[in-house]
Amino acid sequence: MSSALPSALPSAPATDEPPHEAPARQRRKEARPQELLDAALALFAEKGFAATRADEVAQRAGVSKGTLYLYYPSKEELFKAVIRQNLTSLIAEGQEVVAQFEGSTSELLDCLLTIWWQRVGSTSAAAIHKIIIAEVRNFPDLAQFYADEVIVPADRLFSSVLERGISRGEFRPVPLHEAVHALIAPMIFMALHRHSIGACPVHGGQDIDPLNVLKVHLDLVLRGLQVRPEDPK
Amino acid sequence: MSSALPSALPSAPATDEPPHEAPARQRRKEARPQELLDAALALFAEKGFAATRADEVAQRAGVSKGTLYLYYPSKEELFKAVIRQNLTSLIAEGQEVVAQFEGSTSELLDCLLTIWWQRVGSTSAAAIHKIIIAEVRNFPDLAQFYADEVIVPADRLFSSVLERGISRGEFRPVPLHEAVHALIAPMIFMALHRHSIGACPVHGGQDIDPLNVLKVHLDLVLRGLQVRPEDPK
Amino acid sequence: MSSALPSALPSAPATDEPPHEAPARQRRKEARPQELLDAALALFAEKGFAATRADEVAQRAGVSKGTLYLYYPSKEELFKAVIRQNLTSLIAEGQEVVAQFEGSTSELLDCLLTIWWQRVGSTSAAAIHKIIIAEVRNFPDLAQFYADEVIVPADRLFSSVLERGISRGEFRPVPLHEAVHALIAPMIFMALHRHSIGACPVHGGQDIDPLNVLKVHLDLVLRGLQVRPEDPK
Amino acid sequence: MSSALPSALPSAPATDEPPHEAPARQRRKEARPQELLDAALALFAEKGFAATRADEVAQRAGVSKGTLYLYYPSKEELFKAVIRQNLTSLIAEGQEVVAQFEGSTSELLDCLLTIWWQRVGSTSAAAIHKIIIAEVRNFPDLAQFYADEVIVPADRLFSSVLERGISRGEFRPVPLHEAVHALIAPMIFMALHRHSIGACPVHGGQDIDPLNVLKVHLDLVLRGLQVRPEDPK
DNA sequence: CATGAATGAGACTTCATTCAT
DNA sequence: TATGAATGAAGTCTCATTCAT
Repeated sequence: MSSALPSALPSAPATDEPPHEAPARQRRKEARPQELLDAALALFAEKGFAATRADEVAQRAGVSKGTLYLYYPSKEELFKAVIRQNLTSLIAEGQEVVAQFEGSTSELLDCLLTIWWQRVGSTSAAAIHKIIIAEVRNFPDLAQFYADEVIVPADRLFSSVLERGISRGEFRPVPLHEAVHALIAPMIFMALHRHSIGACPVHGGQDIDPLNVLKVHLDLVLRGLQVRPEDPK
Repeated sequence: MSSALPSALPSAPATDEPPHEAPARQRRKEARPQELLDAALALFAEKGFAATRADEVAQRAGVSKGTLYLYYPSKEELFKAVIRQNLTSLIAEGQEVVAQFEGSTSELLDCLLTIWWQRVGSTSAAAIHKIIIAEVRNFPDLAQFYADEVIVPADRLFSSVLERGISRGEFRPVPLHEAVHALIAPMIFMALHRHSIGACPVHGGQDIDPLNVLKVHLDLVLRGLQVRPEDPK
Repeated sequence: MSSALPSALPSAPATDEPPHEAPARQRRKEARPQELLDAALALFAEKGFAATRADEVAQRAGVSKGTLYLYYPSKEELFKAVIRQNLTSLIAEGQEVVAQFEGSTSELLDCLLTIWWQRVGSTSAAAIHKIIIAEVRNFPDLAQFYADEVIVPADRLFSSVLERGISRGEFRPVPLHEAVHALIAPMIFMALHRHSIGACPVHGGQDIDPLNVLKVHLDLVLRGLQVRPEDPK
Repeated sequence: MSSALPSALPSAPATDEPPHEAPARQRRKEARPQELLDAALALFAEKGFAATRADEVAQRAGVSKGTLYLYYPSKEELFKAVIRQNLTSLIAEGQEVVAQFEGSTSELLDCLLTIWWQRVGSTSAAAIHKIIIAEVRNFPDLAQFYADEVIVPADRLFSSVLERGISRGEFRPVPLHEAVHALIAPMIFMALHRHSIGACPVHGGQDIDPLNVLKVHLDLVLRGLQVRPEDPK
């Protein structure tokens, strides 16, 4: 089994708001692909890939259905473009944060996860995880793409942080990949939840606050990682 | 936001193997529902709910399309029946384990999660989580059904275990729902992974062992929960 | 164009009530065809031919679907049997009334139409007209049957009554077939109405009383038929 | 029971001839609705509503099944559009005739019924009555629609004419709705007949001439309506 | 005779994709 | 480049009919 890992930080903040305001006609042509990708992400997030209709995407982007096919030869290629645009090149930023960070490793983890939540988990980019999980098996070539572009780099990033903590004597030695998994899964899982049951009008469930979960989760895991006095050296 | 939670323990081990031997046109009213549920779970796990065609399910169960509708009035009801069979009836079993357990609460958690992995996480029943996460927004009835049948009971079960640990002085006081989330999310996330990227032939990822992840995860979280000498009383 | 005419008096009073009480097992076999035909008439009256499902008919007759096909080789044959059973041999009774009647011809017409309404128009036998009108084009051999068994005899019957009135000096001379049409159409049309719009929960229409319509209709037509003092002899 | 009433005068003569020349895949947005409505009316008239398949209609109009749904969201809406086109918009025309008419009320009735026969009764629009009578119970939406769009306005129209005759001293006072029924039923019944038995190759029936029936019918009913010298004032 | 489980053709409707303009 | 009318394959579900028991 390959390690299950998160994605990263979208450079474009990926607001939940559609554009819907038609800008000046000039340079409209250059903007088209971006507008289409934004519309597609928003709709894929809401309904998934298969259930999103091509002309909904076109309509939301303010063009006709035919125009969509002028830019992307099929709905599947559009989907791949959305993935690429939103996930590729987002790990670097995290690596930079790590490289420049000077505080304790616990603080660094807190910082990374908080940023991730603000930039991905709480935006519609988070829905990409949902889509990947749900539909990657129906689009096999996406799997390798996603592994190379997202899973492996993200795993490396968080592993390096744990190593930093261990080598500085802050953390116990733990199996890296497994610990990264435990560290990251609750975050992603919460992001998934926001785009599934959490988006449905369901009665009776316990409402929980994401930032609160983040706090409790970090508290638990950092305590679990930290070296205790009674631990054998 | 409602809490995102796990499921339960299927009594029927839910093998991944389909029957595939078509027993010719024959009356087998007793066996049919089970065969159909098995076929449905296998296909839903592979392709998701919407992408699975009703007559694929029928064919895999060795019957015609019409026969499927003799037993389940719609594809959605078929899915609900799959959920009921694989998840609902198993929460009770977990509650019994909790009621009868006599060891430490750490051991109880280890026991529950290990059983869950054996009975759900490692079987195709795990795919139900994937399907719910991916498609519940397109089938609003399912949201309430799933919340009532799975999320709420499971949350109650694990919350009661944490309370047991806290009231016996084994665990620190922690916010229950948030802690349950942190406890359970990595397990479910691993299950999701098995049915998405993990099921694709991807090269280069770090292969990890689920049971190992479970061990490390429990080690981390139990340490994080346990009362330390230096904690204020 | 052939003349459009009504049917007649069903020998079996054709109650709207289904049997539904299972009689003693003995001689059940002989009763089956009749029970099936009754059930079929009731359902065809309600929903028409195409929209009536074979197992509804069977269920209403208290047998299984297979048994229905034991007696009638197809739904279409069942339909034909229903028509035949309910229309054949129903005119004779009317002819007898005419032969024995001793009062004025106006009274005779009043009598005939009133009886018709009681025995056909107000019962589910009336629905046969609806069914014939609706579906005869999809079952071409019924057309000749209906013309021979119903239209022609009924036309003859009423024509003979008009002739009686004319020859006795009660009525003006009028074209027989056309006058019969004018005489009968409102009755049948009212019967049709009872089984279509009249059976729907529609708001805003003027509710009218069938017997009142009958009265007004007869009043109008008899006045129109009767010889007036100023008419040329 | 609601009153059973007629329809109205189609401005488009609604020929029975289909186009049948398929003009190849070509954009003809303007003409399409009319072509589809014509095809639908012709097929509905022949086979009824339920028995007409959507792609038959499309094929007859020279387009693909999908195109039909581009213009009408369901078969039922298509039928409503047929009704609207052929009946609804024509009551107004009748009202105008009434408003502007200057002769006797007997002549006015003669005029209205003659026009109705020319514009509806003798065209395929007449089949709409057959369809409504036969199938309205299976499509409850249609009942209210038809009552609102056709029955109520037509009843109002003819009632107003009778009132005119009564208030001008030409007609006896009669119950309006019942008299309207008696006035109209033979016309509609003749129209129904043309699309059921009358459309079948039947031997031996008395062939009658619709216009002759109309004449005799009017003669009878107008005599019945007219005030006689001996009537009490 | 009787049953009712099973079948499978066929209905309506949707939607990704094409292409004439 | 942009449009949107048109296509037709594919999906869910129904129901007349069959047949092993």
